[in-house]
Amino acid sequence: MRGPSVMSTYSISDLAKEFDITTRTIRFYEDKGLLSPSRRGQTRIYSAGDRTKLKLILRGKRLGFSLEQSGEIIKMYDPSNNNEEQLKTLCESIRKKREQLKHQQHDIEIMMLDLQESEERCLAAIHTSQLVTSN
Amino acid sequence: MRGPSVMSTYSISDLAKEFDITTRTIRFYEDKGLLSPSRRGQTRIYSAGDRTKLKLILRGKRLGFSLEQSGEIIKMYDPSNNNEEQLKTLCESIRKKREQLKHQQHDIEIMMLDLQESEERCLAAIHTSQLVTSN
DNA sequence: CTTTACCTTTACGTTAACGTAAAGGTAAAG
DNA sequence: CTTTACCTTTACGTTAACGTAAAGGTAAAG
Repeated sequence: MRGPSVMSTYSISDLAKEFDITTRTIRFYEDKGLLSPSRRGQTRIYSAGDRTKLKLILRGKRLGFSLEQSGEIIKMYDPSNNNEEQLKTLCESIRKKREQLKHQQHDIEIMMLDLQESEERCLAAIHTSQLVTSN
Repeated sequence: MRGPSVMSTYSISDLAKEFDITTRTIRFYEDKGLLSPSRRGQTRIYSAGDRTKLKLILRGKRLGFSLEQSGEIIKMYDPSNNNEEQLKTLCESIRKKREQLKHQQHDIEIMMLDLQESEERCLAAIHTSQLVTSN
């Protein structure tokens, strides 16, 4: 049972523990159509692919994506769309998502720079307050 | 009335139009303590500083921050905390937020690379389907 | 055969972030 | 003096993303 990332199938609580979420959350994602694990009887069995999808969802969450958006991201990873029309639409949505990510990257960079300045000002203020205190 | 970004005060609808949000949203942020515009009678008057805070909130939203988190970000920008203890706490929270942003940056980079690959596969699939179609 | 540790479904509850009336005030234009 | 275009507060409604019981099934351990 050690090294869950080496196993090829997972129970719901395996994944819950690995990613520090509740089983309720995982079932909720299934309800929303983001996961569809196989079953042994009633019990859900998750494949490596399911685990990857879950990782994508959680990464999306960290980036502020809704579950619906993460669902779209997941679709972008599999080439199951055969129809050429669908392929073009998919390609377009990938392009758009990349644009959005670029924008986010830009937002983060600005915020990082701003916070760097704030940190410096804050450190300077601490320094000053220590000077004052030592008087 | 032209060039709202040059004005030094703004009405609530000025800001709503500029940032493409509703006045309700702006009042909601005030309710949550993120903005505190001055008033002429009942009517709210927003300063350049208020506008900047609003921009910070909206940028936070694009990065998936909650309003509470954006509130913390705002506090990181002003050095109004005099107490040395508070300054140190502030400095720490700035450092942590920068760490989080770094993580987000990393997530975005991976997702960008993955999507780049997906786009290429998708384009290749389109190419293939066109070859098939042309037979 | 009972405890323990999992698993299941169903269903109501909760929080964040607003949306959407309703009901009324003000100030300039025609 | 009535439109028009703003502004206000109050208050109930809505959606996403789960949390939290409740009620029950299963399988291995002691």
